[in-house]
Amino acid sequence: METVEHDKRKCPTHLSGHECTARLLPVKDALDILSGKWKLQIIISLTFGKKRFKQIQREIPGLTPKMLSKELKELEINELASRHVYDTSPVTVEYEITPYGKTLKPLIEELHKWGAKHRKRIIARK
Amino acid sequence: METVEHDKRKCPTHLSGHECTARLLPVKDALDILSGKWKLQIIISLTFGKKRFKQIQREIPGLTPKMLSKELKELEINELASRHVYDTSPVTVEYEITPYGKTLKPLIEELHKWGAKHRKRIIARK
DNA sequence: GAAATCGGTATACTTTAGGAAACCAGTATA
DNA sequence: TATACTGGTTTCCTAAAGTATACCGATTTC
Repeated sequence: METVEHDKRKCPTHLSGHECTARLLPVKDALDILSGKWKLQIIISLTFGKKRFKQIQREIPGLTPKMLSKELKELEINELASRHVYDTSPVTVEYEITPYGKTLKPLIEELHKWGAKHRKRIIARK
Repeated sequence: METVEHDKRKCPTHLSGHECTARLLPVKDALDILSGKWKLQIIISLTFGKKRFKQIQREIPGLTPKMLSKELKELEINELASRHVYDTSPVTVEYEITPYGKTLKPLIEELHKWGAKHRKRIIARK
């Protein structure tokens, strides 16, 4: 029953090295995009329409400008949100979810579905 | 730790309080379960069969006993994995994914799908 | 003239996630 | 007798994540 080979220590024994990388890395990539306290709240907020900096901040309670700035930059780098500057005074800046950002929808939906079931379960257990 | 509490925060203006809670909290709950460096690797490892403590540790490179212990406890609390102790000597402990834990599969699959596309995109852009 | 708005930045701090190493008792192996 | 395995715990540490607060110049409103 215990047929653990010693030369396969880098990956789970049931997976080859290639299979292991192929399975774990993308999941980790996706999680990197979504994890953290604010990223998803911002993304979800943007799925409801273009928003200005302070507007996002007002909508998400507790979110400091420093964090918002940092997260928006990361969303931009990953092409999930875009930043548009209009030459008004004072300057107007709008953030918008990109078409690519919208491809997150099924994933977020799945998170929502599972999370909702889980929440019901936890509450029922108390 | 991963307790589900009622959140009285204000919500984005475009959503009613109820809609906001309904939308954001479950997503956060799901993410709490999956985020972190080791949780998903452990879950995925367990989907391939029962495992013993040291066996999991050997399969996932870099995973320290402290982290493994902590993560397994959380998985147990959330009823995603179960712990079975057998009265052998030395004691045998087996961890197994629960039926409930298996319900994470579609979500993990979605993370994998999106992550794989994202990975291709990033690599292609370089 | 004072206050508030815009889109942020700078600095300093606390909190959390995670890592390294040592250690435990009981048993088996060399 | 010495070593290694079992399933973990304990302590100390660092790096990253996140918080708090003040500030900026330009402009609009009270």
